[in-house]
Amino acid sequence: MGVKIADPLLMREINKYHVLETIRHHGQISRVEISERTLLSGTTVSAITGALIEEGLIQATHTQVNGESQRGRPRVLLGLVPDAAYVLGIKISEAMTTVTLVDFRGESVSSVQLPVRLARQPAEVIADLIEDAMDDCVNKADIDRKRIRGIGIGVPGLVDPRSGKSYSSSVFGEREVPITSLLEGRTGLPVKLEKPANLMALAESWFGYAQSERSFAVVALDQTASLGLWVEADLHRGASTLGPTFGHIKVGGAGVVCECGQRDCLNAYVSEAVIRRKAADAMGPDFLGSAAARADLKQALADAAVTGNPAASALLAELGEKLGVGISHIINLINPEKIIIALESAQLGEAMAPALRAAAEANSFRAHFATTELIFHTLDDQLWARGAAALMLRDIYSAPWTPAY
Amino acid sequence: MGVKIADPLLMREINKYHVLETIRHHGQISRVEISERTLLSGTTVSAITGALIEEGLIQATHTQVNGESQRGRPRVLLGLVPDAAYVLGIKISEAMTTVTLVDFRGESVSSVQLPVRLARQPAEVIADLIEDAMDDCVNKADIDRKRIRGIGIGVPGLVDPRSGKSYSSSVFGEREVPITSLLEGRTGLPVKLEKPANLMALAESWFGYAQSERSFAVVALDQTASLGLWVEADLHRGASTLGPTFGHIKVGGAGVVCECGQRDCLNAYVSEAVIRRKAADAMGPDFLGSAAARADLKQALADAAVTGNPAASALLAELGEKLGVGISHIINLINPEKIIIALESAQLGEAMAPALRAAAEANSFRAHFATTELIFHTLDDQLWARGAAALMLRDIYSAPWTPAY
DNA sequence: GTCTTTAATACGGGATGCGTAAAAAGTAGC
DNA sequence: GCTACTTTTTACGCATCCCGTATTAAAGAC
Repeated sequence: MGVKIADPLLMREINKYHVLETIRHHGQISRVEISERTLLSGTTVSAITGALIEEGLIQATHTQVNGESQRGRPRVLLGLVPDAAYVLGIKISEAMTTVTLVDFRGESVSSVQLPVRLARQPAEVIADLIEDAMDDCVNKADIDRKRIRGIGIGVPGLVDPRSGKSYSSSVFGEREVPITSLLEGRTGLPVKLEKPANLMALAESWFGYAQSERSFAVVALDQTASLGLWVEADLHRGASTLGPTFGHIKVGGAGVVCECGQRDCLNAYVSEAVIRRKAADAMGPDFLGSAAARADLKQALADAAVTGNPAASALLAELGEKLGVGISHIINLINPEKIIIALESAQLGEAMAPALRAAAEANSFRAHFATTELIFHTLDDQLWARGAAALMLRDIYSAPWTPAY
Repeated sequence: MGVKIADPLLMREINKYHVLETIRHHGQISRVEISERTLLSGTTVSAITGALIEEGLIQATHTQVNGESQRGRPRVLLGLVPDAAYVLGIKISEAMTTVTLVDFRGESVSSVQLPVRLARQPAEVIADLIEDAMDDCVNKADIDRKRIRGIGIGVPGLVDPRSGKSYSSSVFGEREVPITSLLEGRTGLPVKLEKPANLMALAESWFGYAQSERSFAVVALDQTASLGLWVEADLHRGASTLGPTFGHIKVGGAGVVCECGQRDCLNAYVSEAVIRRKAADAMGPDFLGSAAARADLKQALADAAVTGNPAASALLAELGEKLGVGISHIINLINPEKIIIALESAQLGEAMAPALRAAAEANSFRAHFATTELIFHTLDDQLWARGAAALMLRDIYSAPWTPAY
């Protein structure tokens, strides 16, 4: 069915949602303009904004002289109340754990980064770590803890948002970690879990390049390649609720065996471990030991490529080519309006882009390639963490017409 | 946004839609049961069914003794009025053109099949052909022509539902044929165009194996391989509105060049032309000339395989394997609840299934493969044509909450 | 023929959105 | 500084919708 039975209360909720979304999107907006944009009558907009003010979600900020005429009663601009709610966004990865406190508008209030290398740690240890970081983050911001409404968290590896469990993640020692219930138990707050690529997708949809797209994809290249898919105005999770698999999609090639046992998986060409091995061969024995490569391998390769190292260029071009083949599958099957390739640095994008675009074009149907825009976006820890927060914010803004997930 | 602003009229329309859908789905159903299933109050259901009866869309059929008790006032069963509307569904393919007249319930009323081989015919000739077939079909049924509300049509090749044009289809001589406006001009009826796989998807969703799925895919193997994708309760058309490309997805292999110029496209292994060439090599020179092979090549191969011909078995197994690889991409990226493989015969399914399943499993991520069900469905001209009709019926039943496409 | 049971329909209450009219809140001009 | 004007915002009345309860309708049970 897709849509709930309608009754007057739902009607009001739907319109309230539209008004709140309009305000969120525009930051500061007058009642008249809300009315124009939503097509709701002025009367209704007044009633709804009145209720929202009552609830403490929005407030009158200042008045604005109207458009051109400069005459008549000035419009009162309405905006979200920043501290109507706070949400914590957490990003865990092998090299860095980031905690960000986000206000009701989605703006970052404070942030804590832990440059701790995690690999196969006991879940309890990581939970301790996160708990401390959250405390720091909240203390720094000096806000009322009661206003924190929940936690969104992104964990690398296989993640099931429905059960809230993380499976065989490289950061955890255990194979299966009920990360949400672990954190819920410690904090008493609702916790939502997603895979990083889905958080990126959420972030792009709320704050980034995809604010009004019906369908787009985010390809993230971190330890492995992963994919977040946004279809029909929502994350696509598929039948398993695990979200799309991108790292194990087949990209052709020499039949290289992936660690999953299958052949020619994308990850068999682009995962961090594989790149490390190839870099050792191609760049000489000293490269891996260099400070730059130890800090960020791909970044070091990109720097080398930019400064004219042919081996580094060739390696990154191969990376781009394999990613491009994988992306061609997305273009052929889904043909989203945009595919956002999230990378750690702009140099990396420059080094990979030509080969990636060429491979994508060479392997996808022309009409589809022409309508899907490829965008390179420097991956930003803050944005990512804000995506995690948006995961929880979504619940507060919840679209009322679809039955609960 | 995705959903319209709500007002009382929309509210009523939404609930009306739900009631009508419930009646359509159940065939015969009492007001009480509608109320239970939709969660609308009895009062509202009475009001809505009253209006629907007024409009002539539904009618009281007969009364039913209530559930167990056999006591009390019997329930009046409501059902769709079959001749509230009629729709024509047309399927054009190279070997056969089918026209089906479908009533408001989606039941086929009459059908005409033209076993005419079409290849690069002028559009006007085909339009003449179709017009005659439609006339025959309507005359056979002896209904009021004024009740025909529209035409849904499926044409092989590249098809743009938005512009209503067919591009480089094997049946048309011209590269670009504005098929909808051509037929609209001749009949004065609204015409909607889709690619066959999308019509199959629509048929499966309305009448077939996917009546309550949120997401599923239909893989059709006709002259070429094609794909219809159903995501979030609607056909997924993508940014180009052309729908997914399946025939040109890359499935690995020996680097065989496809007619599109790229390498290792699925079609380079499974299209009718390719199979014909391979069958000539593998089955000996007489095979292609045989009556069975001339009538239906793949069917002839399947028959041979079933009776123990190893060359035919091997050929079909290779077909299945390549399709399986293509399907693994669907599983990995979309992970729909079901993938329905529409084939021309059950024998063909038997001959290809093992290799197809094996290849799909070997190339897709385990958790995703486990949650996506593979179903073989014998492709049925009638069902296909009913799908074409459903394309138009959808408009009559139109879901009111989404803005017009 | 009356009683019991269940289905379907009026009726009143509550909530919503819309259009119009009135009030509010500024600017422009003198 | 006051008045006229313009535009925003709110108040009021009306129409529509859904829901819960009471009432009527239509059967079988006795």
